[in-house]
Amino acid sequence: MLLSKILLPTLKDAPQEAEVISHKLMLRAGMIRKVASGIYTWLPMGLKVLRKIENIVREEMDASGAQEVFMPMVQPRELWEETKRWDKMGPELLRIKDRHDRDFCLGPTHEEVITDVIRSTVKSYKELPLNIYQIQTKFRDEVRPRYGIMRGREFLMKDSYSFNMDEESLQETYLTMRDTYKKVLERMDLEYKISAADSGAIGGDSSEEFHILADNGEDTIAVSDTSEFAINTELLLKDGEDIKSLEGKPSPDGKGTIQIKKGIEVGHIFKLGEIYADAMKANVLNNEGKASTLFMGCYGIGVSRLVAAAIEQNNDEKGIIWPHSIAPYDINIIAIGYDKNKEIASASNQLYLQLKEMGYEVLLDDRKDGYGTKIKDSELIGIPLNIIIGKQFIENKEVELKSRSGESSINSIADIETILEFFKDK
RNA sequence: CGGGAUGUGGCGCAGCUUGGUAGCGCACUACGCUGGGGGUGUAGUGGUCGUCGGUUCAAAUCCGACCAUCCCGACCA
Repeated sequence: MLLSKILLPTLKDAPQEAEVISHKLMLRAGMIRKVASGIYTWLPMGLKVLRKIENIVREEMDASGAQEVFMPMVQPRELWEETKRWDKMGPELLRIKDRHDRDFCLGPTHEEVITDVIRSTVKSYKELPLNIYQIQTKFRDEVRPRYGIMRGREFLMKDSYSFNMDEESLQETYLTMRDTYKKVLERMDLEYKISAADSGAIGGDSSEEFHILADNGEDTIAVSDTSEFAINTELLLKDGEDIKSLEGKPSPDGKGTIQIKKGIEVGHIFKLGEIYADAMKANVLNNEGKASTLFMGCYGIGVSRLVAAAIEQNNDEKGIIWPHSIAPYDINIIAIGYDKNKEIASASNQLYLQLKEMGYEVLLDDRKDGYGTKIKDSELIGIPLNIIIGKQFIENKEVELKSRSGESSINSIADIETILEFFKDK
């Protein structure tokens, strides 16, 4: 992609409305624009990252044996009446009417819809277990949207629902999902914790949250300083106790002492058991030919929230430092004097095509700006590798390689091998 | 919903106390110089000062209502 063509409105100053670093940087890097409180348009650079994360999630879900579907965002009241949630849920459930005055809501989650699909299509235990997922826009009319994309009202989420014959099978799927989420976060190079959690409005037996560790996190978790153990502090506090008092106490798992960390909840997995299947009469025939209520699990991961969380964990005073697996582009070719110097222009064009042919996603900064402007933009949007073609190219056919993380070297432009070295261990 | 704050060109801000018809930096347009850390010269474009109403000869400025946005709290996969 040519920088002169892309819609990339970078900003020197962050708009006043932005408070946390990820919000500021997403606005400054031209990734998003606000449409209304908690509702955003994703611009090309932001969408690139969103899609990268979405694809990692999709690949790992597919690898786990889950199957992708796509459910509607608009859902009829009747389904929500079945589980009593039409009345139970507050104004965060955005209710709307169609032209015939029939009630609908914008889906904040999809247990009702998927359970309706499964009960009408699956009749025998032989078809189970099933794990069905979708990657879709959710709407929750949050009391207070904040921190930009981090807590929006409209957001992109991967949600999956498993249907199992019994508790043991559910446990198996649950652990598979737990493992899948670990793989997703590891591929994104994010530091995270899995903590025991309250199952909240979704209900069910037990649940665990996946937290990205970051100072701006909205959740407070207690982690052991010596073991893997972590727990949401909500579950640890007795009445009247404050969070500070937990620090230094013995960890509930008996290993080490408690440390308090801030985390961004990006994933939540639940064992729902029979509650939804029971309410909606979702049964199949078991091997004795008798109706048997399904056991369900549900597993959510916030795709758009992961974009913000990744930035919270990977930035410096210059801008974003994308983990390579989710960077919008791999390489930025900074051509100094592209519009004036034919040698530079043709060498840049050639390198650009060559790298693209090799399968890299490449930007070419062909704009009529100086080096300062170009490198500042590149550092702001966090491209992992810059290849600078300028004076040294004219003098002796050399380019500078400069990574976002700090390393740099001078190489012959013919030495593509060295350029690619950079990506070897990524 | 309770508490706090903000709203002046795309972004950051000044002007408001003490009313007199809108300004600065960046960005943007044209041309030139420059071309390895947001360079520079000249000439330009762009704003019903959040909205509506009131006071006044006159309102960005004073008064009222409303709207929007942000922060803290309560709430929340």
